[in-house]
Amino acid sequence: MTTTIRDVAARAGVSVGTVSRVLSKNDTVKPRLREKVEQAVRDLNYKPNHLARAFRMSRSDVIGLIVPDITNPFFAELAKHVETVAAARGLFVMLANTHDDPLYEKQQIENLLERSPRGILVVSATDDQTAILETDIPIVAVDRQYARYPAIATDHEWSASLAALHLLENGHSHIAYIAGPEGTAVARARESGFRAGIEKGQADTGLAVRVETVRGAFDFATGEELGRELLQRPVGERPTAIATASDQQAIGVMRAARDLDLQVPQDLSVVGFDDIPLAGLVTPRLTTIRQSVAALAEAAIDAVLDPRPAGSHTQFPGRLIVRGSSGPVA
Amino acid sequence: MTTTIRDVAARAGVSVGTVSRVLSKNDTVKPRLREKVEQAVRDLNYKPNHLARAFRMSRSDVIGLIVPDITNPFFAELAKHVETVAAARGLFVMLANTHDDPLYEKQQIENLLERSPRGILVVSATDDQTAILETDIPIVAVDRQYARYPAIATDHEWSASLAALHLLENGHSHIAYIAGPEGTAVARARESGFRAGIEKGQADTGLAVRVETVRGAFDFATGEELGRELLQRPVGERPTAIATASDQQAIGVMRAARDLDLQVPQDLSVVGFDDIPLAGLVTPRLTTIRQSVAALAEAAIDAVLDPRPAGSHTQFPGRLIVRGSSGPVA
DNA sequence: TTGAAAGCGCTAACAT
DNA sequence: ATGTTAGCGCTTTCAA
Repeated sequence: MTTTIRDVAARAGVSVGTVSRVLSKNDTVKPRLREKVEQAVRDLNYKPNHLARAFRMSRSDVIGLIVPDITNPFFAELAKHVETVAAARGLFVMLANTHDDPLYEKQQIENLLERSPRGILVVSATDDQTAILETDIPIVAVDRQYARYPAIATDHEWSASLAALHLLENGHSHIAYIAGPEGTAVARARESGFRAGIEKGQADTGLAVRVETVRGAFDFATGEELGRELLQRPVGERPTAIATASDQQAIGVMRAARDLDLQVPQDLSVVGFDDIPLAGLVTPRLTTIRQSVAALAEAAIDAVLDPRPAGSHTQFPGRLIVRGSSGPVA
Repeated sequence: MTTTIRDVAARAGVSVGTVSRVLSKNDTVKPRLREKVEQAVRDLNYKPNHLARAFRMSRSDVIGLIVPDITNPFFAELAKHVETVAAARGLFVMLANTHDDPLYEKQQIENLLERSPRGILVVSATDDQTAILETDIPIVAVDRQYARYPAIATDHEWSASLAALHLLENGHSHIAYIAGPEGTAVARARESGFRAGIEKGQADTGLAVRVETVRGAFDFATGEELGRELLQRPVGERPTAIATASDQQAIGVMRAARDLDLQVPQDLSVVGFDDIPLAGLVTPRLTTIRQSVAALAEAAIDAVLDPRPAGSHTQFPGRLIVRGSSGPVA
């Protein structure tokens, strides 16, 4: 049979209670006994039964991570950091994809909840505000709000304004913004932040700036398509800069520009959002807003371990990463 | 309190044993009683305690997935499919990264093992053959061998030969191959498969083909660097085609080619391996070998659920995906 | 076919 | 400070 706490107790000549105490280390056991127990553990190569412990304490050392799609580089990056931070805290990560389906998302959360995890991190695919589940397992929203759960997110609004300011500083006065889907709060926040940045910049400099906004999915194809429409126009009509709600869109725009024989950044400046790994690999490298994923991950796990009140909010600023895709207006 | 099986039993007027039997559905309970129990479950909104069940049966419904780095698009893709298949089987996935560190990998496997998962899938970062852990929890190697555990993998060798044949068919007679790190079995298999393909092609056509092999990491930077060295040479000396051990290397090569003002595929054909999402997004799109990740994931989970003998091997063929980066020799 | 009862390995009162 | 003991909720003998 597997060796249990009883065997250790017998070997060490102490009671199971004592063994349990030294194993969960938080208690007061005389060094003398502690030493004997530790020796017995070594002798027997005792491994605690986590299943039993979790059952008894009705609380496991697992935290759930729910993302729309792990193949999205941003979520993969997040998952990596979450996993790293979790490991440092002695926690394991259970991963679930929702495939951007609100119903499936809810289902997954419930499935996870039934397994009594220590907490759940959810990057929600939905704007549904009614999703409060009845449980005392801490749930925290990451990267965007989810119902009224405490949220750990990038300050999308403020961060997006950085892109606007950067373009203004480079003298652009005809700018297009490719927004994300209207249905998502993240897209709306980035868009309104971008506009706010423009307005602030205008107020500061007194310059008149023309901004036009188009909208579509966060993906590459959307960027390419909307980018082409914007860039096909004759020179005077054409924006000299395009900012987007995602790097993927921005990279799509760059492709459209190349197809139309426009030089980036000479003929067109492009600014993305997220700083996915690919952003540093395209030619020219993409200027973008980097989210501090490591900070998000750490804060999210801490929020699980040390629960926050509903409706609480922690925001992290994004950072402008200037690379080759943006520059002064020609 | 939470409602337990006892409450259900009381409500249904049966014993806990009976309730347990209908819940685990595999047993023979008279329809009459079964119905009463099911009604009681509904009335009470009873949710089974998975922790208790797992403890009692010393076996959970979790399967571990260990990958070198989830931000690698190939592993992310794999994780997604594994998660999907697992969900369909009522399993959850616990994710762990090893950061390509063999020691940490072993540690993670042991940590996972202590949690009594249903099984473990490992994409190993090491060639270490000595890693047989003592456990009766099924461990299966995915995408590459790991010790003597049953393996589910792409037939890297055969698949790589497809790239060679494709280039030969396009008339290339001076080809460079960028291999992966010598220390990894995957890299070696792809390389030897490529060479075998060349030899086979030569034998079939009677053509003499010059192949030179260089070697480096699987990453983008390596491809760019080695690609540049190969392509800087004067026209006669320069290969007309480069095949690589990874898409990332291939994309690096394409960048180097662009920097040197070489046209792909007119001046240079490029073939990668893996078919990561990015392969379809670069310009021109990358010809590559696609692994059947969905098949791998499904087979791997089935191998966990229905254990195979040590040393067993299941291989899936890769598929040549011809896109814009390769063509007839100029 | 069903009920009764014995634990799985651990933690946390409660005693001492 | 340490030992004793009663379960946590479930599955699974063993009887009936």
